[in-house]
Amino acid sequence: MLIPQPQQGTLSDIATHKLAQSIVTGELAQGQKLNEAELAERFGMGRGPLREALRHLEGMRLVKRTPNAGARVVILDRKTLSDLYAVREALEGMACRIAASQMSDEDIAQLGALLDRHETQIEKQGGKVYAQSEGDLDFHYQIARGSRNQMLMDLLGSEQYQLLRMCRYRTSRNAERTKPALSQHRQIVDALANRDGELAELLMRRHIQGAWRSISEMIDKEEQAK
Amino acid sequence: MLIPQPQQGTLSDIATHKLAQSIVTGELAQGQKLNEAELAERFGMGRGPLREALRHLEGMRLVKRTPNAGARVVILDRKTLSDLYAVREALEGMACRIAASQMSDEDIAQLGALLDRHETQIEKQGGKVYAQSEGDLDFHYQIARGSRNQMLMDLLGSEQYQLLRMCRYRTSRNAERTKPALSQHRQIVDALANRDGELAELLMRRHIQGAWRSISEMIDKEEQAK
DNA sequence: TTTAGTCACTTTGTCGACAATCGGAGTTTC
DNA sequence: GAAACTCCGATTGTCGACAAAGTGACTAAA
Repeated sequence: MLIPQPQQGTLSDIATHKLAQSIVTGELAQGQKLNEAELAERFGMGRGPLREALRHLEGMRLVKRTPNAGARVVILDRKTLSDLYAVREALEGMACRIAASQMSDEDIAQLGALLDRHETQIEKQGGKVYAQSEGDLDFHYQIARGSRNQMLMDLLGSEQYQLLRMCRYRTSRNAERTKPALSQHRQIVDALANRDGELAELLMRRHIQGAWRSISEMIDKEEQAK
Repeated sequence: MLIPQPQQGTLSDIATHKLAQSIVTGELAQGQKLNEAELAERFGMGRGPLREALRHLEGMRLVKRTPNAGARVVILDRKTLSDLYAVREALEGMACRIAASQMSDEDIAQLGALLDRHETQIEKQGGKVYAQSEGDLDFHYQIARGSRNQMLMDLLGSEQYQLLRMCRYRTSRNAERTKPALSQHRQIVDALANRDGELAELLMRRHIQGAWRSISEMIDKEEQAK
């Protein structure tokens, strides 16, 4: 669902998807040079479609191109992530506010059920946080969908925010935040159920601010370590 | 400044720029089919660079592609514009809040000077609203820059928001809104000067909501007319 | 030893041609 | 007369090859 199309459409789309996946999961290291000919051969296609895919990825901010010097995987430094979380706070807050008036009762109930699944998942396997992480993204994406705002959905969901997934893969081991995060999610769903858009926005913004603090501390530790 | 690069770099970049300009100004009508071969010849280049440009424009949401059926200029319907203004409200509000703490005193002074220039411009020529319209964009972009958030700048400025310029070209004749808009701009600059981020955000959000109401009414009239 | 210059190689940018797919006109059949 | 089928033209998707720009190593001089 978060991964657009598995393996259909034009070669360019396939390449876009495969590269995005490789970048997000860290298979392609940050800052790594992307050689057109090499990648084209690995994917079994010509350089034309691959170049189009790189352009597409550039639009997603997953790669950075410089004329006559090729493409490199973006580098998620502290500043970039900080900027990302500020944008998230604004967009997801807005999504929450609108969703409170736009989602159907059934939508909200399903959101609650999603959280139930997360809860059992967390209790069963404290270690495998990855699932929660992707599940968490799912929660946020469902709210974006709830806003019925196609642009918000594009920005938060399928297209732009692969960066966020990339960040998650890097810092997915903060298991201690899964429980407060789930609790915050529940609060948000409650606010949505009460049709209180302002509160839902406030809670979402706090939730994202908290997530950023957590990530920020982790980066500090990493930088301290080396 | 709002138009990335005039005529340098790769052919693909040139094509991107020219097409974006043509779409924004309405030279290419909404929903118009974009024939690759024809455009390539008109720009004096092969189809390769042009296809890359179309991919880029797709990322900017200026064109919509469907596999095996080519690209068409996007259609700015009421829903799309409504979505756009909601996103703007969230992003520019956030930009304002951050800018209040990040802009230098000099930056803010320059922003005030920009408004002075707008004022004299409006008084001189009530008719030529276009200049104000682009100038207004400039005001908003300067605040995005003031946030020192590269992602906000990208989203609001150079890249994504060509859609907004497109909208302006369509509905640039609401001269009656230039004066209240300028007054609202002044209020925002005052809030920034006082380093009151919360107020600046509030004012900006209201300003954008007001702009949307104005545009929305205009669309209503248009639809009524036909 | 360091630095400047040159040269060859690698990689990107671009083009033209071929294959696959889609839309529509014309024809056939019920 | 209307619906479905077929075929043809047009357009998109893809590939291989060539030209241009950048990168790095090697040589030679200070």
